[in-house]
Amino acid sequence: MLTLKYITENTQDVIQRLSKKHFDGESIINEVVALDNLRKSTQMLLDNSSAEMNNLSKEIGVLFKQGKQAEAAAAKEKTTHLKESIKAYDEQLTDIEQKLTNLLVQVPNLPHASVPAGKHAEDNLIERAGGKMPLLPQGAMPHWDLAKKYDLIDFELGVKISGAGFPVYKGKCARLQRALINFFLDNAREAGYLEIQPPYVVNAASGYGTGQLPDKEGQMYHCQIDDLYLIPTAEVPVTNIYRDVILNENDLPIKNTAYSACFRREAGSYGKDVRGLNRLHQFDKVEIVQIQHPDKSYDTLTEMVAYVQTLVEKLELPWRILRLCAGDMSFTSALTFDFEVYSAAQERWLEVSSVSNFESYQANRLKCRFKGNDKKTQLAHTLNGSAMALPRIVAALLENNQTPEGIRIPAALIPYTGFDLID
RNA sequence: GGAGAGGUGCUCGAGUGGUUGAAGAGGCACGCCUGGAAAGCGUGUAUACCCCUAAAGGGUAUCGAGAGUUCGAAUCUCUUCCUCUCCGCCA
Repeated sequence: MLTLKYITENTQDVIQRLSKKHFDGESIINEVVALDNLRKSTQMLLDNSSAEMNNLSKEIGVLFKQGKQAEAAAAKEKTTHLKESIKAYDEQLTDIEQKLTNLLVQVPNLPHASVPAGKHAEDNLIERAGGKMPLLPQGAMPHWDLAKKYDLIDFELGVKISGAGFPVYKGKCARLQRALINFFLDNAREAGYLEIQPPYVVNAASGYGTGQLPDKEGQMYHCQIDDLYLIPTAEVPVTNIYRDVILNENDLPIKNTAYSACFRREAGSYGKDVRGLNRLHQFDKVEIVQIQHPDKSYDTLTEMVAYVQTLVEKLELPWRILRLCAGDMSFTSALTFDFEVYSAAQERWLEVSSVSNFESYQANRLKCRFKGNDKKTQLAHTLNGSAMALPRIVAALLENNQTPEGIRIPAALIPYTGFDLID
């Protein structure tokens, strides 16, 4: 969430920039500012009363030691009303802080100046593109038909075992996915990321830390008995490693990568978007996460985007990078680049990666700070990106590389798959 | 799951109602000393919020978390989370 300090010092600017995200922040921001003033004055009253109480208590202690029972008893009398007002102020303050937090979590992050205006996906800017469009043979099939033809993915079996959106991968497709995971992790390691194996289930505090809670509660699977959530992305456990942590400036940047299965309820999705591998309840993904100094976070974002580009290039997929418009960006992001690959038989661009700078928005919730070389402690910037999400990559690989003889595996993957053709 | 022990600052560790943000040691930082280093000596070493600010300074809260008793709680009571040991179960 945004910091109170920033909001109170840049009120009009905040409202202005929120409007770019099509968020009408006028009333909520003004309420925040008013509540913050109330918070300060209440805190002052509370602090003064507490100070007075502390002094009285010390005096009483001294009087008792000196054996002046009567005077001590008299002093005790005076504490009664103080105690009441302290309790009242304390309750008021707690209440105000609660209200403030409730308001603040409703306010999205501010878009970076370079974010294009716009409301929908059509307003996203194509930053750059590359790769060769494949020439498909006669009778080319979408991946769900290829999956059947070569016995690669059994969607019905998944329905039987779990439900829609939980496909069963078989044979060379299962091996292809395992190969992709290793390929992505090895590349990340070579790019300087530390590999992490995180828990797939997190507590509510972690969900709040990265912003899935409270706003996107319905998107996560929840184990009620234990009050734990299945992770929608490795971003959640990996970023929460740094919750309530004060790093040293010299430790920055922190670069972590993790493979995980991801679980998403995807409530409300339907139609061609969910056909085949396009949208699943469980899928595999390798994530990259960085914690960086605020002065360097945009250079880091550029670096991360360039890194993901090397992946799609090695996979020989037609790709393009979109600079998301303000309206299409996530709640918590300040600047996001999406990667799409072309899935030739579906004739659709599929989102396979999203790389974002959250600036201090997540860090403020996480309380992830660093102590600078100047001894001052400040919020760090967090960034993350998919590198990458598997199912749509698999869909594009299957569709784009189909030949009459079978499905070709791109050269960079062959050492990982151990085969060069699915037939 | 059953029985017991415990959770204190960067670390170890003292502290069972009174001026304790917290002894002591270690670590780290700075200074002195030195030709240089070590040793030694000295100083400093949390976070958040508020007041005042040019700077300095001051106040409040925090000893796993939450609630309570008390004029006063790291110390007492309750709840809860976590860790460790033994038993049980088990990939």
